[in-house]
Amino acid sequence: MFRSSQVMNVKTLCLGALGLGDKSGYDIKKLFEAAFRHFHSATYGSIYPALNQLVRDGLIVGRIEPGAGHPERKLYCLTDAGHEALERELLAEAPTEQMRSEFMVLMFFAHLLPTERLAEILEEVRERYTETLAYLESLVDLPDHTPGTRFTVQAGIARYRATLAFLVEQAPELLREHARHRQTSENESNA
Amino acid sequence: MFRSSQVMNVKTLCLGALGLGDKSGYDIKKLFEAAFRHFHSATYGSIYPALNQLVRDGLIVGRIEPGAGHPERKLYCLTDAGHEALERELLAEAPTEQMRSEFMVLMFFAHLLPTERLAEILEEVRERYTETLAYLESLVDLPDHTPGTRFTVQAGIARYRATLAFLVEQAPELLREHARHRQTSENESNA
DNA sequence: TCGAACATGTAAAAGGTTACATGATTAC
DNA sequence: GTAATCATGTAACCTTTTACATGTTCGA
Repeated sequence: MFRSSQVMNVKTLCLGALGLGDKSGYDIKKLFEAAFRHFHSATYGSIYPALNQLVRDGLIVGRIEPGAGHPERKLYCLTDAGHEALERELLAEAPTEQMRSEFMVLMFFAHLLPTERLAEILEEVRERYTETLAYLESLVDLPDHTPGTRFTVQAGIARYRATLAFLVEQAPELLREHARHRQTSENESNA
Repeated sequence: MFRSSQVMNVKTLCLGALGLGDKSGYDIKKLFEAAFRHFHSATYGSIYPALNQLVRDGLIVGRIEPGAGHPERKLYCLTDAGHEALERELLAEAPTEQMRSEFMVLMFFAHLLPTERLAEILEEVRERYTETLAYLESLVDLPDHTPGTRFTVQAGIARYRATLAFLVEQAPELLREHARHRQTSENESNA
């Protein structure tokens, strides 16, 4: 059947995407890239095998759509069993939340960086957050939103805004403290 | 040498933790559990093999500390090569940020859930966020913080606060919209 | 004496990324 | 004709989780 340890694996992602309507593997990739890249991502290397696996499991069926203005594509559609499996997945225990962040890991080790490099990184991240925020804001008023998809975009905006505000506000303090801390450590190791 | 595709893998995590001072594998796990669980996590099953790998690569050395009030443990210490490797890792390109969130993936597919279940999930997540926030707030004034570690805790607080505020504010609206959307879809499929 | 926390590890399986391989169609 | 985008896939590799295995020390 369909049981896996990680709640939100590519298979579930594909089932969910097909729950929004029939799609090709390419469509699924594009959907997440467009509407969801701030929270999750998946590559073709995992999407296509996942779809074939789901076909073997009888949870989806594929049909070939001949090319008209584009190469021929395979459109997938949930079966009854697929609908049930998806519902089971989504009704299962609410996912335990963890805001994995590579940037924060780096900041955890900030004392190992030179202050100038830290300043550069903070600036780079600030720029990237600003871009992402602008992109997310452009997404809010798109049609085709379900209440849930709009919610995720707005939640992304709230989260990026807060992180950005924190960054702008706290970066100078961090840099000051960092410089002082590095100085102190240096003196200690020279003593 | 030491090159890997993912920037923040367990090996780098271990190197970074040892950059804060000599530690056992157990210590490393506890450190991240205590100070960082909102942003990252690692299990013994990856930490111990990573440490042994790092020893083989000459980036750390281990010594056995005989048990005194506890079982005997292996303390690891960065070598010069280890220090260099860690610095190289941290100085490399700033990590591209993605706020992976299982909860948000679930919300993306919210229209496939019954409204009551959605309400339950929102409430569960709200409770868990509240707990995490309280925990993070208890961490701010701990001693042993470097400017970087304090920054990550405060950033966590900022992010959880914003997400929580968004959740409390937007949940009723989401539930209302969700119920309406489900109704509409049902009518459409009956038509 | 028994459970909780301390402490280290291995092996199998799961899950995903990266690189490679291929080909169609459109716009310049 | 050629670059970009559309479109599908495989295989090797990498990393991590899960489950198992083992033993110590302390406090109730």
